[in-house]
Amino acid sequence: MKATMKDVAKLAGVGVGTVSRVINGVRVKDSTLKKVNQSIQELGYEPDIYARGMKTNRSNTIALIVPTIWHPFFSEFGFHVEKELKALGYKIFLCNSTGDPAVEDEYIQMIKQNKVDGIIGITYTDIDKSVSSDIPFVSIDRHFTSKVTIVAADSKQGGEIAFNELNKRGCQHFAFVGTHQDKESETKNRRIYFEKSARRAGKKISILDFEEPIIDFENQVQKFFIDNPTIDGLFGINDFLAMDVMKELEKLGKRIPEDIQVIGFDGVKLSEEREYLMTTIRQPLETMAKVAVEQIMNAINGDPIDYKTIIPVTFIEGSTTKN
Amino acid sequence: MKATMKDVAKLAGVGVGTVSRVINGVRVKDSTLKKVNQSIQELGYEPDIYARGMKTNRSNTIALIVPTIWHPFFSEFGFHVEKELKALGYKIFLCNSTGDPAVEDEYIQMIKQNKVDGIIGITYTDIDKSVSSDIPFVSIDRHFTSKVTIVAADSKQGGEIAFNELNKRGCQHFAFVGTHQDKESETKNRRIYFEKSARRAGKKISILDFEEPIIDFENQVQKFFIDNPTIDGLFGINDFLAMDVMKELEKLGKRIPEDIQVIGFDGVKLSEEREYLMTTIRQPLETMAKVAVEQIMNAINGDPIDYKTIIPVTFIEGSTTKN
DNA sequence: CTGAAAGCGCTAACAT
DNA sequence: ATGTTAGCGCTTTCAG
Repeated sequence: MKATMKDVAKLAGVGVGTVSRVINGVRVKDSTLKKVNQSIQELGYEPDIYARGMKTNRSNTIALIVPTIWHPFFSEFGFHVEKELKALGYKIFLCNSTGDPAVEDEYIQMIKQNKVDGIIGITYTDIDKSVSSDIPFVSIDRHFTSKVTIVAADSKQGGEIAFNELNKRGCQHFAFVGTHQDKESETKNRRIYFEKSARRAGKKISILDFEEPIIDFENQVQKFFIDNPTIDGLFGINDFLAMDVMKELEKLGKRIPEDIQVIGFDGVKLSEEREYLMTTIRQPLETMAKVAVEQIMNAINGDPIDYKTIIPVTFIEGSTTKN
Repeated sequence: MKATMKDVAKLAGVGVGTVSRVINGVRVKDSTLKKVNQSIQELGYEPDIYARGMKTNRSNTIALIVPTIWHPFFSEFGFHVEKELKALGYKIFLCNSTGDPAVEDEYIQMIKQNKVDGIIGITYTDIDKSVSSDIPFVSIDRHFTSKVTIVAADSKQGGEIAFNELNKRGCQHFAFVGTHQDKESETKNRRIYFEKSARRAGKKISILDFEEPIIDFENQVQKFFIDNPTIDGLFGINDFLAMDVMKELEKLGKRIPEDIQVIGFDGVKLSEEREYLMTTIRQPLETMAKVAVEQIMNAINGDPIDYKTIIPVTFIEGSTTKN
């Protein structure tokens, strides 16, 4: 049978309150501290966090909601979030929403029933409607109408950098390839400010912005580049899409970076020790995770929070641009 | 204030026991069922899983321990495990051990304190010593001395297939590049049976098996291929290592698959909808996840379990072999 | 079929 | 500084 606080108290010859104090680091007399600790050792006592939760109404658990942990962008983010939270003594429920609102609702219900202290989520549905306003929620990238805290990489800056770096490398005809949904998200600024920068510089620019879900990707991409044969600088809304486009470019006999230079977005790596896949704008996922955790902690503790944190991105030079 | 079972009982004019029965799907009179459900609706009542856990000593939570969720092999596995578990009403604690025994111990402690019902783990330390024998543990790939359940892909078959496929494609001088630790793991069979198959067929074979951690990888790989210039068929212990070797091969001016054909292991994909990176032996991660979950459920429910399940692998043809 | 009541192991308020 | 005690919200006998 597992030892309880009562057992420890009896063995140490003290009251349960004193054991509780020891467990929670409240000052007690040195001699009693010694006695209690010894009894804890002797019995192999482990506190029951559920019982504690009953009293405190806290679980020290955060739910991490991502579309799919399989994708390296989310798995890297998840890795960092878990690391930060663990250091603070928090556990993390992994939730793969698959972008399905019904699934998200199930998770929300689970969260309500399990005393989950807060949510860190990357989601593009109107999840804010189901999550009651009293549970702290930090959203990545996506804006919500209500007062949900948002943390995001600086997509505006990213779009501008992408243009500048391509421009610096001699590109004359710029292109953007992306995808979007109707939701308000920081992501959109990648296209907007890339385009703005090009126009401001008086450069030619062509846009291929898919509405999700994408249909007939191959043909549309090929047609786009056949219709615009002078394109020599491409900015993709994320690394994977940029890679998919490059594959089509290859089929068209275009060489990279000789004929077309390509910059992606995200700075995805396939694991901590691997390299970036291409020239890209890196999202500072580790910092974003840190800030997200910081904000959720502030919210949990009733401290003031920043409703919006935008974090600078960095340019990563790879093999898909010249120089 | 959140509604409790008592509130529901009062509103419905029944006892709390009856509400509990309704929640748990125990038969009650139709008329009372209706009353209770209506009160639940009206109050927006959500059961408190912690309170339930206090009584039942169950949390419906499983801990998933992986070295790092960042790596696509583990993140794909985690994705599938979470999906299976969710369908059964289980939650999942994400644990990144980073391969550090000290970190694993912290997780074990957390697990003991949080009524975690079982562990699914990919770990190469002697974790079995810390985890008390009464908590169900399913291990992936790694053998333990004690009676821990193990689920693994068929590395023996994988090694044989790798040889056969390279042989079929005309290779004459075979090579294996891998890494290993001293722990007993299914993984080792990849080398053993690849080598065995080659010897049995009377083919020349060279082995480069690194002890972890790897030092001076580049030089050692280059030296290996310079010393063995006739190698024309390579089997890598996993996809990423195979890719790293290919990079060195490129530096040596070797073309793939023209000069050297390469087969990896794992069948890593960067997300559900993406393609395999190379010719490879795919581990059936989805099936492995299913079996792992099945076994853990059996263990939790006290049903008989299989102490060892080896699951067939499949050959995936990619661009790093001829044909 | 259902109400009443006894805890599960802990924390926190109240005494001393 | 520390012992005592009242619950937290639920499940589960035990009666009826």
